[in-house]
Amino acid sequence: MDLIKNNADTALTDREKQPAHEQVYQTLKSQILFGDLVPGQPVTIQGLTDSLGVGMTPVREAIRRLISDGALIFQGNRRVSVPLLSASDIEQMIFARLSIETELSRRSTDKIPAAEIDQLERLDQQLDGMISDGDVGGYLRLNHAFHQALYSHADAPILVDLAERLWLKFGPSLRIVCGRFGTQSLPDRHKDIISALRDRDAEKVGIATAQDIDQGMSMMRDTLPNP
Amino acid sequence: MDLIKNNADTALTDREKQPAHEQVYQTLKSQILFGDLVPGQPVTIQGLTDSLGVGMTPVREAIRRLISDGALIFQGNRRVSVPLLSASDIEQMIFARLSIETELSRRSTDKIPAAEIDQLERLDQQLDGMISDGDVGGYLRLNHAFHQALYSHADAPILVDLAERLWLKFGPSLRIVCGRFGTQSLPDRHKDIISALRDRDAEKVGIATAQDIDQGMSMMRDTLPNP
DNA sequence: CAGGAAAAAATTTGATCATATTCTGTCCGC
DNA sequence: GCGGACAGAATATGATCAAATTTTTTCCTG
Repeated sequence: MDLIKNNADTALTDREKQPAHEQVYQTLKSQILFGDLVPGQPVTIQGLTDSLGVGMTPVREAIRRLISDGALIFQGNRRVSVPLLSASDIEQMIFARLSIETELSRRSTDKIPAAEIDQLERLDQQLDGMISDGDVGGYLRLNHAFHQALYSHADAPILVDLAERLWLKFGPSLRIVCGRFGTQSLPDRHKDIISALRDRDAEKVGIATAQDIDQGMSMMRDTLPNP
Repeated sequence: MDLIKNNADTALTDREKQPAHEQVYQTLKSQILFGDLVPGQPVTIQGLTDSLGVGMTPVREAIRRLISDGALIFQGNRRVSVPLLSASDIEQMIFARLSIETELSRRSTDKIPAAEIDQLERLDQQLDGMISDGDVGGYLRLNHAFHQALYSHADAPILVDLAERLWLKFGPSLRIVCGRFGTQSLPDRHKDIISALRDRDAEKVGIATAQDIDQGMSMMRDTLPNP
């Protein structure tokens, strides 16, 4: 619908001046990450040109990028859809996330300024609000923002990029799980992470992150149907 | 130049029937992986439309995918070029490759059939030929084929995908290193990998893979200028 | 005569291209 | 050295063609 909204990450950049294909990409990325698109749902180019009000070239480019990200899959017969995860997929992602993201959180431990730790804590408090309100979309957004903010201090853009790629893959499925279970049983080891950050104990930060990841991903593995 | 060539992976699929943007993507991917493109070199859309003989839409889509892969970078002011790696980039990739690819090789150990191990050995023999001939391009191609073939038996497409993404990033830089040092000092722990595979000793396969990776990447780190 | 399968037409969607517009970087004159 | 015009390249649109899915029609069988 509205292209200019819903990316709080790029702080002050002129959104209007962004090229259209970039805006389409960011819009779709948000919709995928935060579960506005259902797994298995087909994504059509012409549907997007209509709903987003841009030509087909920007849409095509955005879709190609998202396919490359693994956020969308090309179904052979020129159909594009949101991926459905198999048990094996989830198991692989657990391994990859544990490898990459625990390292990212360890690396952030020494470098993150105290003020940013406070910022993380505020994020986590908002996140608790979302959980008690049962706002799944808000939970997904803030959970992503929390991890992103933490990892951004690791000074490791390539690893962050790999992590982001993984998040794009399991975003839609995570939404389903949350929708099924409600927000109550959602993982939140964030308080452990924050206190370990305050202690500047990289090992403990890594362990807490691993628990957070493992908890969330295991829930996905046990909930989703195995195709 | 020639679109139909140079992908030995997709075995029998009709190459002619592939859409043009896919062919352009594969072509550029090969050129990047095997160092036909120099880091820092600008990549222009119109230059590619001329040299590949296709319209600009397929070229644009292929470029977007490759940017998403990290194989090309968008330099802000509408310029696209082959990335130049910093020391930090390489260090991150060492970590990521060690995490992902050693796991892939460990997972392959139990599953790879004996006949395929023989096939790997043949690949490695050809690779030795390339090294003694001083054929850098051939070395890069066969080295990639060797790892790809090994990992393909791990039954872990998501991890393979992450690994491929990393290879695309360091391909051009690896070419530079090889060009500077010649092929003599190139890493080849493949014989250790093969004998460990024959023993079905996953741990040893992982260690040999780690040594192979560490050797190659360390050479890159020590050779490239730090920008 | 009814039900269903196969074939054919129609519609929807994707792929490519040619063209117009906008932006960036450069070069020349002041 | 600075400012404006120019050239070149990238972005975006709409038109056109091809492919695939869906719907309709037809024909055969029970």
